[in-house]
Amino acid sequence: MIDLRILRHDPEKAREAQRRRGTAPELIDEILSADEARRSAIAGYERLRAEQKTLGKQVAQASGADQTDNKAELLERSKALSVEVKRADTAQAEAETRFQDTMLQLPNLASPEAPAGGEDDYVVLEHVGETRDFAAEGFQPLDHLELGKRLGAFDIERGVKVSGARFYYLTGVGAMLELALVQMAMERAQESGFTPMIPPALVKPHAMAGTGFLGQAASDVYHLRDDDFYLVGTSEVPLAAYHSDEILDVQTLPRRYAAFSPCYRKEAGSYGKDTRGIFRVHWFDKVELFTYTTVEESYAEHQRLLLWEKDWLVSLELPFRVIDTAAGDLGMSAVRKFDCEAWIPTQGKYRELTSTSNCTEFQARRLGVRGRSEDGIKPLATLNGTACAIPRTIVALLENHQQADGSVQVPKVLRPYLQGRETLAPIA
RNA sequence: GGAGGUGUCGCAUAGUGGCCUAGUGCGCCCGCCUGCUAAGCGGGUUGAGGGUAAUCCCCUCUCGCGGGUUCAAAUCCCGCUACCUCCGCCA
Repeated sequence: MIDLRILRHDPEKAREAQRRRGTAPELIDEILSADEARRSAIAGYERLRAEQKTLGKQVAQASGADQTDNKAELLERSKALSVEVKRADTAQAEAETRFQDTMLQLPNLASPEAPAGGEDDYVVLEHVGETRDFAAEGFQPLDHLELGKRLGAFDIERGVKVSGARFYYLTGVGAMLELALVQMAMERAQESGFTPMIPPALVKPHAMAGTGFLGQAASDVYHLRDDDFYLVGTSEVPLAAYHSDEILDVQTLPRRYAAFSPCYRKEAGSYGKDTRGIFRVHWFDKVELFTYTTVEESYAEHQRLLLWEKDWLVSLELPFRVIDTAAGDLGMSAVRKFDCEAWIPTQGKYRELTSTSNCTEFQARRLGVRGRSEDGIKPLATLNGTACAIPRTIVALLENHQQADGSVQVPKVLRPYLQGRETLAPIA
């Protein structure tokens, strides 16, 4: 949710932000007129209610005295007024609901620094690391699915048999690889001041809506209709809702959390895309970084999150690039987003491995996360970033570190988490 | 899943239809007094929304949440929710 005062005082700024995302600028004017209607309804209700309270006091006083006619008259007027108050209250509630409905449709105002346009209008900020020249090394690289089969790292066929398309089992060394990555990511996050968390992956509608996932992303979210629960697509959801309806002392900021959780995504609209292997799946595990801080501090924190993500990929010896995502490809909550994309040799492309977003006050306003300082009480900023999304990290590790004999080199930093193993060898 | 009990200001509690503009104690903040500290004295201390550009001021809402009864609800009725106790079930 956006600060209404920004919309009132500088509606053109908001319309411009909408245009940068490629979304309707008219929404701003709908919100402003709904707000007008809401405020006049509130004023009408409050005037009547104040009158009712005054009258009520007179009734109470009259009841002891012997001015019985006067009391009857007061009661008469009170009764009539009571009907009017009820009507005004209903009108006010309806106007409030209409206003909220339009307001909740508005995404966060895209940063002027975020490139305008859609998915393909990103700006590449830098390249890190060297991509390997397999031709020069004298062999044809295998893709992650083939490598995974030879290593016994995952089992797609049985995943599909049991759960359907886009499901898999991590097996043997694949399962151990997940635990190693999770353990390493958690330890590093903790060293950087993040509190380790294992949050619930099933949340109530309020948490889902508050994080902005029931807007443009709603079709990607699993919903348990019988119980009105949602399966989270990222632990950003339970982490953002963790401090909902709380007022935090700004002295205690930033509050940094690192959560390990499963993630569930319908991947609606991606039919036929990345159908091979475990690159795009309906369920995966992930370690996610999350920060609560002030809006003023959020921009620097966003850079720090990006730096942590880069350091992580560097330590895994993966070649990657960093992109500044275009406004149209931002989530509803974000003002700006940076993705780290690792090189996938057999695809000849850079693919998203991590992503970090600054949501400024957007989620905090919806979830009631506020900070208390000497200046008063204000919504905080929330930021999120990927520490490690397991399947995609496994894909990148297998493909980039494969050897001519079908084995895979383990990056040095990861070896202590894999019983010191230096290579993963084919099992058959 | 079943039965019973409890939810009032940061904490503890008072409040059984109008005198509640929710009292009191503790804690906290400001001031006075004071070699220092404590005590004592005085004042302040939920949050949201509206009038406003506004931290002054005025108004409305807020006693777990949502409805209802009533001229009038912290108070009466209904539903929900959280917690506590017991029973059942389960990893």
